[in-house]
Amino acid sequence: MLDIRLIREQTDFVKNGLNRLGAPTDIIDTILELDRRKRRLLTDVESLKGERNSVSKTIPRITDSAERERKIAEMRQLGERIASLDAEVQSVDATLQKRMLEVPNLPHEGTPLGLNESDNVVVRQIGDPRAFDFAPKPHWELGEKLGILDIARGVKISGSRFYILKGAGAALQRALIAFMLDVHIREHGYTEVYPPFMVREECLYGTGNLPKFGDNLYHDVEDDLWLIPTAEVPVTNLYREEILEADLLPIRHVAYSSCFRRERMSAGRDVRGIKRGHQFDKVEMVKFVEPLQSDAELESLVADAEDICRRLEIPHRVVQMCTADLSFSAAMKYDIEIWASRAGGEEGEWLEVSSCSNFRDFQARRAGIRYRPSKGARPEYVHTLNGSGLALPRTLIAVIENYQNEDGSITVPAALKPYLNGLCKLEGE
RNA sequence: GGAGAGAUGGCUGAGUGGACGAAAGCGGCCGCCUGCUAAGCGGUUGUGGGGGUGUAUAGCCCUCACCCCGGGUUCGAAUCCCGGUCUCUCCGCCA
Repeated sequence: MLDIRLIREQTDFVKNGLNRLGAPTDIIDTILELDRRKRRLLTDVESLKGERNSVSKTIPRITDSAERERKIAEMRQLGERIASLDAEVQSVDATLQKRMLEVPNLPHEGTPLGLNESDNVVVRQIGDPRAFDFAPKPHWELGEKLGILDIARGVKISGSRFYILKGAGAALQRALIAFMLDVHIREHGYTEVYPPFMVREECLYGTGNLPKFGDNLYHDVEDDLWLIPTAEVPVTNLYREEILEADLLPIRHVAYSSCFRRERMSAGRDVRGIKRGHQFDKVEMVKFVEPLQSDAELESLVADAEDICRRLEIPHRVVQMCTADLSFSAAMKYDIEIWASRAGGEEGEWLEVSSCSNFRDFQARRAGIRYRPSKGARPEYVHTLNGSGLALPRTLIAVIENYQNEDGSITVPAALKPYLNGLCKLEGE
């Protein structure tokens, strides 16, 4: 959510930002009008309330009973006017809030201007795709053949976009999870959190998934709980409606969770293999920082995510999103893409395994996450950031496809050996 | 799931319709005093919004709302009524 005062006082600046996103700006005019109406009503109703308060205080001291009754009747009438004005304020304010929640974050001044994803900028690439001296296979073929992946039975029990990891496949994913968590905890200074996978509605408003993207979420109507699409949601909301002491910042959390997405918008896309499922696991990093630190913290967040690719010795690249490709809540965003050899008649591809974003105060304002810059100072909104470190299925794809051997076996990356009891190779039974 | 109790400021905890944004204590901050430490003394100390005055998102002034959340009763609600959420105790069940 943007600051209403910013919208009021620097309207052109705000509209300019929305223009850069390619987002409509007429909503800003709507908001300004609602805001004006609300404040006008507020001044009116508040002066009436002031009158009622002061008169009401004198009533018990009025000894003349006729006079007393007269005042009470007067106040009763005043109360009716207040009630109707209050109702009006409430309805205007509700509309205003609704509109406010629909406005995306403004792009960071460092986010490159662009019209579509072709304007994204490849910032750096580490490592080159492996040159195979045999015909490499896609992960679904390798996985099925090794008996570590069973897509058919996944579909049988839960429907399309579900799969089973079995034996060494399940172990490999578990090893990746433990490896990632350990690196972030021990080497990068994050504190592990194990959050609920179901949250209340307000948490999704906090991160910006609602109101606009509800159709990608699973919602249990009976208990009104929502399955998380990413651990970003529960972890960011950890400190909602709190005022943190400045010396607690920066807070850096890492969380493993399953994630649940309906993928309605990508029907028919990426249906092959395990690239896009309704349920997947992810290790997520979330930061709460002082505003002046957030630019630097985004860079280190990207570096922390990249470090996983580096340690796995898989080629990857960092792509900075242009204004057209920013997510709703992000001011600046980098994607980390890992190389997957793919094949089976298809080219290899860069798979998005992490999105690292600086949301500045956008989520913090929605979720009410503040801190006190110094003793006695007025609370201010923190800046929040997050990024995957990394998404499991696509990392798994990259490991399987990049580390495949001609006989269909898969070499275990050196970094994962300690997590697989020293196992060197997956060879099937 | 059944029965009961409860939710007040950073914390403890008063307050059951009228000057209560809230006693008292603790803690915090500022100052005084004491040649250390401890104690003592005085002051101060929640959040958000609106209006005014300011170059000011600095001060200052006025004002409204907030005693878990949402409704209601009343001239007036922390206090009464209804709904919700959460916590605790006992029983039941359970990984």
